Amino acid sequence: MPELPEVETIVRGLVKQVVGDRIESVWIGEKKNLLKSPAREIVSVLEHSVITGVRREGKHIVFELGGAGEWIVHLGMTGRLLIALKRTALARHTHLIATLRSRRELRYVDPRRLGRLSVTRSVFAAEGFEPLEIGLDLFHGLFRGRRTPVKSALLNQKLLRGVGNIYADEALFRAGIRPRRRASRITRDQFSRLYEAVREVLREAIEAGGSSVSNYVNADGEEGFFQLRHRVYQRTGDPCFVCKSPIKRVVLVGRGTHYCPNCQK
DNA sequence: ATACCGACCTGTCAGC
DNA sequence: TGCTGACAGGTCGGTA
Repeated sequence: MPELPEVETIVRGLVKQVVGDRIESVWIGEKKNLLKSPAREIVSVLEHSVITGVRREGKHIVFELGGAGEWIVHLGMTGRLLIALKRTALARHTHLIATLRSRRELRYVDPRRLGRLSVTRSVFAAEGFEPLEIGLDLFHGLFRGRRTPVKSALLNQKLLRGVGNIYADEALFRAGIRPRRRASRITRDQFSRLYEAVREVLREAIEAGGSSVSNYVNADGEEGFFQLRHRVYQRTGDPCFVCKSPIKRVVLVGRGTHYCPNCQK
């Protein structure tokens, strides 16, 4: 599900809701494929610790737990973090419940179980660079010379972190570059347009609260509305907003990929 | 180094 | 109504 703007929106909500609260107890469900750390380790790091901060690293949500360590949540495609009153009925596919001192619960729900939960006793750091913090030269240096299709490079979290399928397609449209174009064949000028496009699309999406494509909601249960501003993503066959050509869909790196065959070269 | 594919999972929707 | 197949915001590991 969520890419950088959705995760950023969720984190902002969590900061308001849970920072300063304390985790009293933790319940973990039967399905263990979500867990990247052993269940008992997750429980031991989380229980009795105070949430001193929540931050985003790429698509990871990081709960800072004072001296105890950090709890790292990756939402995969369908993961959600919900804040609920104790009495509220459990959603199907609830895999973890952290009971807070405020008598609320922080619940992890994930139907497809492609998300990942882990803890560290130190400080978590994701690979790759934050697109909103990186400069043009470094951005250019990351991609220049790679023979891979530019969209694959954008999706590679070891280079840039936080860009996923929606924002890769949207940024490439804005930059006028075909997704399959090899990074090594993109000019410096085009890179600079792509750099601006990535940042612009991410900033606009954050401002819109993310894209709610199927069931994404933020920490307060509200939908984002950036999906209304998608120019190519899931608009297969619809007219391009610029030139009216039908938007094409192909499969690239196993992902549905949308572009305007006329505007993108 | 890179690319392609399947695996990991469930849910939804279109088409027959 | 019910079945099947395609597809979905992500990532990893194997193989060529």
